[in-house]
Amino acid sequence: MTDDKLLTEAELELMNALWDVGSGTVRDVQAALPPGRAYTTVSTILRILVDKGFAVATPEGRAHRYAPAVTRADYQERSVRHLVGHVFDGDALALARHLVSGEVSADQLEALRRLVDARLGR
Amino acid sequence: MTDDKLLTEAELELMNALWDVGSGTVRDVQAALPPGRAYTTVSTILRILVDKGFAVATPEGRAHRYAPAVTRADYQERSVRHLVGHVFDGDALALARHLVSGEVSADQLEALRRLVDARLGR
DNA sequence: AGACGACAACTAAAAGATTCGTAGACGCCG
DNA sequence: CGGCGTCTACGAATCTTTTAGTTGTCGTCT
Repeated sequence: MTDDKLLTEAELELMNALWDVGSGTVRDVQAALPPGRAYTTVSTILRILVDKGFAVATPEGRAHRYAPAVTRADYQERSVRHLVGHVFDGDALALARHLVSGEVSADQLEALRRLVDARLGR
Repeated sequence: MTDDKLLTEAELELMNALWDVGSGTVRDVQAALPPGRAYTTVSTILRILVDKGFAVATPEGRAHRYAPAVTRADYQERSVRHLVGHVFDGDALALARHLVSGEVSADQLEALRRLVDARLGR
């Protein structure tokens, strides 16, 4: 059962903060976020993330310490799979084409070429 | 003003059908969809898509003919931008890495290599 | 002409997302 | 001890999404 559920917009922003922070309290996550979110909002979304299995909470004194339950890389993987499957109709190469024709530097293209070469066993 | 709003899940499925069909009536779009959606549901979502600017409707006899207002390629572009920006923190190369290390055939890697080389003017 | 079928528009209702406020628990400081 | 601040849990208010029923129009078939 490959879980392919994606985060909603607000949840993603919270997870990004959580990934940046590594682990922390509600207050820590809130601080790592663009200002404007109420403390309770952050707290609620964190609880939802735990609920959905994207984060874990461990009691720490009177507060909770939140940490990602899914690595950023795992979630990136999941996102790419979703994108390829639902938007690119399974054609991963088409996605690559979009990437390459987009705003990428020559350096990045070089790096990508090395990556591909390595993958091909030179 | 680069519009970077994405489609919801159900809307995306409808748009995929619409892109497949090219253009058509509600019934046509419904037929191009996995069965189970009520006619009125399809109709409603198409109206929403028109509302959001993703599709256009032109009267045709008593019915309407719906057509995409955004090409699949445009939407793919938009999706990739969103993914790179919000999930990969702007690092397009990291996305490429996920692609290359994923399930891609040697043929596809070869094709990608040629693409990159062409892009590099090599 | 009158019934039938297809269609768009409206309505609605249920589920999910988002944002906070408030209440209750608990330690801490004076 | 008793208030102060901080924390979680609950849930209200609002908005969006998703699904579909109902209504009224209009042509068509007999």
